[in-house]
Amino acid sequence: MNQNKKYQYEYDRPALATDCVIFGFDGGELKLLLIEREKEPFKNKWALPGGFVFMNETTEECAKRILLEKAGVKNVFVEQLYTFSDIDRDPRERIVSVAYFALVDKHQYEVIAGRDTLKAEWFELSKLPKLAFDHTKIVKAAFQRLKGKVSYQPIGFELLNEKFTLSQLQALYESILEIEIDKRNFRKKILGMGFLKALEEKEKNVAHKAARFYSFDKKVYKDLTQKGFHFEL
Amino acid sequence: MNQNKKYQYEYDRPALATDCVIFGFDGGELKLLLIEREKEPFKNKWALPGGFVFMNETTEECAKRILLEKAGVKNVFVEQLYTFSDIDRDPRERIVSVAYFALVDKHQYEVIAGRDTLKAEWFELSKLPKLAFDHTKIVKAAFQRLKGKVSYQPIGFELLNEKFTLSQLQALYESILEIEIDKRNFRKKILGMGFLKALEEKEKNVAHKAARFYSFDKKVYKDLTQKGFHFEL
DNA sequence: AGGTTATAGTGTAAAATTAACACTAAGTAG
DNA sequence: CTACTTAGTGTTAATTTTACACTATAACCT
Repeated sequence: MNQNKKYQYEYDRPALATDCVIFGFDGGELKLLLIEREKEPFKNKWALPGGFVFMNETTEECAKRILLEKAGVKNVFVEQLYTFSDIDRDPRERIVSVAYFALVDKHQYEVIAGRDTLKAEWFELSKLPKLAFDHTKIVKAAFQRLKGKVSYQPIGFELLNEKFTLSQLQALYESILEIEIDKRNFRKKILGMGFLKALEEKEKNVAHKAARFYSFDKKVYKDLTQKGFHFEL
Repeated sequence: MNQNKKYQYEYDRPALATDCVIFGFDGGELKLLLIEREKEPFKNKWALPGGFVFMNETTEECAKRILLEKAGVKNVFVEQLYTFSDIDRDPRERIVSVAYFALVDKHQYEVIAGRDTLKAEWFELSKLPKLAFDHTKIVKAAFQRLKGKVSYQPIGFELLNEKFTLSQLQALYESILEIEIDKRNFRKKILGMGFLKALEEKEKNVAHKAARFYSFDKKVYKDLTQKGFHFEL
């Protein structure tokens, strides 16, 4: 794009882009998928995958395209986060960015990631490198949103395998909410909601009693909400 | 601006604008401030005040400028709502709009409104006229946000006079949440939080027992939150 | 002046929810 | 077969929420 010229003389409107915060979870801490920038500015720095919005796509379509093209992620939960418009947030020119966040099942993703040419890597949320642009600010906002939302919308399941154990689910909530939860109370509450389907299958090759798998029953959940049920952890 | 030509041949990026949803309350139903469009498209239709984002302002600064220039509103609570980017949301050209919502003390505002040249009018939320563009969609999103937020952030006070009675406050919550609230339980709970300052002053010229005024004590509220207190109605 | 009308203001008891807490079961590794 | 590790399960006390009805006071009306 226009390298050195002052943007004011080239355009009378800001450029529009999207950036994507991609969350993953593998049992320990919450993780973020970052890509290494290949170009200036911030060449070789870690950044959120992002790109310009085309004239024939909505910002959400753009975010999904970026997710696929730059991170190899598709068919995942995506939600608009916030629009960042600080005037100097990009040193090249005025760029307004509509940020999105995505929740991916990290295990399923490993497969897809191999096909990707860009250098992409998972980082623990508490051990992020310095990020390009205002991306640290965007990540913070995304985590706040996730933390705030996870208690009253069943979006946590998006981060887990289709089959998961209650301990995994609990660990996820503990990780996002940054609190400890009582095991018995947690199970009582979440099972009491009625949308978790107990499967026959159990864990294998674990050096302890194998835990039962559960799955999130979207149909039942939808029925419940239509009857006025309101998810709340 | 470019009237009839296809935008694709003029620009390679969407135009960026903001639209503002302005809420007010005067004891009955929640109200919305709309302005009548003076130009095509949607000439003489009611619409949210909006306008293009300049190169030297953030979208929030733009929203505040629009609020002042088009609605005569200043120094009010403003929060980013959502960014609307449907490709055909504006018939002229591709315009992405970052929507904001504002909460104003309607009584204080009456004074300011007189200075305004544009035709502006308050409408009850349930009796809105057909709006220009996708503004009905924006209004719905704004109300949803307000409804969701009012229970865990003390933003309701922004819609009331500095001095208010508990009945006014309750009516506001009932109006936003679209539920009935028990008077005694409401007062117990809200007073129990400790950030409402009881004033000496009472209502005047009411044909019944005069109610005591209260005010929202921001200092106390801030202290409380820093001590881990979490507002929740 | 006295009665009417309208809203302010107040407490208690039952029900529901949340929080605290410890042991047995089962699978793998050695 | 023993040790280790995590799964899985109920009860009780504390707290929070809900339901509910009467007296007080200011203006208005006659």
